Amino acid sequence: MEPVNIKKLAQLLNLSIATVSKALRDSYDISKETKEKVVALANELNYQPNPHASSLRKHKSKTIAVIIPEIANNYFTLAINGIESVAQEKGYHVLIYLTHEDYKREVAFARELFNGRVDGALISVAGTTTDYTHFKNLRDKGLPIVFFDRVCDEIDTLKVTTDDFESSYLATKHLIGQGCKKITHFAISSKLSIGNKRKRGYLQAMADHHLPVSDSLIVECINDDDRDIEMIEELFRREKPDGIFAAVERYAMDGYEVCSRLNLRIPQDVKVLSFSNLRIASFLNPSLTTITQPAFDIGKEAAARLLNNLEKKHAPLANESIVFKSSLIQRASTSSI
Amino acid sequence: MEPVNIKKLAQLLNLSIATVSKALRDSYDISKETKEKVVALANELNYQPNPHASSLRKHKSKTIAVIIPEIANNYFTLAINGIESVAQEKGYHVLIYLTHEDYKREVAFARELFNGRVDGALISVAGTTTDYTHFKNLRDKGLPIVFFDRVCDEIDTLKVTTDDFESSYLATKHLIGQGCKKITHFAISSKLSIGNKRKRGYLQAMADHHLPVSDSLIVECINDDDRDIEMIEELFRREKPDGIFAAVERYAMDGYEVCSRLNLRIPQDVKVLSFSNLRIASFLNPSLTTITQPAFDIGKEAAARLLNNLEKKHAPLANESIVFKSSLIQRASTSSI
DNA sequence: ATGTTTTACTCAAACGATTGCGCTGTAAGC
DNA sequence: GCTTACAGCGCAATCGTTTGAGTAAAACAT
Repeated sequence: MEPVNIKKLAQLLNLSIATVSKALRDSYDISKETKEKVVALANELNYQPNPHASSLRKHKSKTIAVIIPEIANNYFTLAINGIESVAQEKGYHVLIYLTHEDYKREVAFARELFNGRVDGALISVAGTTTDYTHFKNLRDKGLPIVFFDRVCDEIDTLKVTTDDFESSYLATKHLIGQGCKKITHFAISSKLSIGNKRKRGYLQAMADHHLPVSDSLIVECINDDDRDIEMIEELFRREKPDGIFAAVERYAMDGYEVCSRLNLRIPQDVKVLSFSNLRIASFLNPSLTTITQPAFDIGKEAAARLLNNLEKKHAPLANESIVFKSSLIQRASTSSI
Repeated sequence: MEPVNIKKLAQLLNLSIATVSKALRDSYDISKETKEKVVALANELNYQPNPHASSLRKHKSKTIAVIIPEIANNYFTLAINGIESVAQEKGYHVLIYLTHEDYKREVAFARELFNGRVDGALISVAGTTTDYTHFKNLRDKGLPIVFFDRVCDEIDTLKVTTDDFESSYLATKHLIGQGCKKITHFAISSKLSIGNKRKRGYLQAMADHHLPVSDSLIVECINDDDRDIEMIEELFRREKPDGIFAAVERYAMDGYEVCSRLNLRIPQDVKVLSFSNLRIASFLNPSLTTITQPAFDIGKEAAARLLNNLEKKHAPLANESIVFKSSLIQRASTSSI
């Protein structure tokens, strides 16, 4: 309970507070002997500098914020793993904020970050967000931001994504190649650039193969399983599609559920392909053909870039896009016959 | 970039810093009119108090740490969801630390928490941890700790768990009821109290049903898929079991993998049951019978208790155990025939 | 011997907010 | 008309650390 702070160290060593501080920070104008004595005692007493005092003084918190829509999601989980691994390595602390796809919470979080609690932020935008001034404000205040996965194109900063258009195109093409004629798309919010890209990839592939598309073939899911399943079921009764291209894993599972309810066989009656980072996609019944993103690497890269920028703070983060390639892994859910 | 701090507010309002501070904190000796003016300007300028300054002064950080072994795990993901929900509600911030089951990192994290960065911690112990002095030190320094899931019995504080012994007993009994005679157990570190309880539940059920058990039927997995699968495969070749009781989901999936490699059919040749919080356990091939824990509620309860204790700090957290009930959900992986 | 540099410290002012105490002026009490 | 009370606000210390500027002594140069 008794505080072991720099003052106490100074007292015990008969040195000034300044000397102790400089010794610990390995300043060049403290003698080697003094440094050793100071460090020895600090270790002995398990001295840990008070982060608030030092953050206050230095205007650096050695902390970053991660703002994401949800955490019960393999993609974000893997990304956090990547983020945490580089944070840990570089001695940074990671604060987690979950928006639950809610714009209001996102705004509230952004406001909180104005005050120096964190040195930078890694953000994946909420599905209900349409206005980006809360992020713009952060940016204007000079807080380094890196967007990943669900990026915000309107803000000039680093973005780390996957080749969403290309892989969606590829995915749709794969379904078509397996014999699908009427493919539905379970989309994420078209307000999100990532949602748009995935949808456009799908639309383009359909068009290129002269397959008709219409809005009635697209469900914009909302991350509420009950309601999503309802909408999907309705679409199935109405359109009787023979293929599903899901923009996220969760919706693919909703698709499985609906097929099961409607007694449709996968892949005989309906083929399913989804963006997914589920480690056990191969153990699903049937095993799920996926577009898998290098989520861990994405998180790692985003964090590494951010921290790198924080260390040598000169330039603000460039308005650059880093694009990772995702890969199509074919499994039973899209096999022909 | 220009800092909008309490000083600037004071200047603009022609008031002293003290008055502004007190007005914002709704102190009783500031007039209503002044308060209103202060609050109005603060909102207009989007003033956010510097958390480091106030933490330094108040010795409170409004931040808690969550130390867990891993995050790519549905249990912990759900628990974090629960934790974050109450933290958000009560205005707390959540720092995440992943030990990756590594004792050394756990010790390092614990040391970091000595310095007031956080007001309290929620901990789930790493599998390789055998010595608990790093946590004892925290406790002795007066830092409130709540253990959840993988608790540390040797430390007097609040623990939130599930009825591990009972549900393991039940699980094993279920397998036996479905016709299994030779059940293997994929265990987590026996150094963990939770590992022990699950193992004991299994052993007790086997004993009560007069089935022989031996160490050769138990694999203590280590969270490294390749090596775990190797060990499991070896056990299968050696023992030819007809049932698997996995202490965590991941090992069950390793079991699926091994069965697939050895051309063993589930559930005809081998029945599988596992602790798991996989939302889509029912879509596995075959669907997996699970013991499912109320992970979200566990996280929520643990966090609520911790924060509650932080608010009215008088008494240290009682050495109490809160036990949640988990439920057995029967699916195809254990069906007879 | 005097002047200059180097070495190894210490001083004290920040950083931004909080808070006990004290000061002022007005209103109430007698 | 005097004291007393109290509302409303400011002063200044404090939290623990960092850091530029200052200083005294030792080392070196002239």
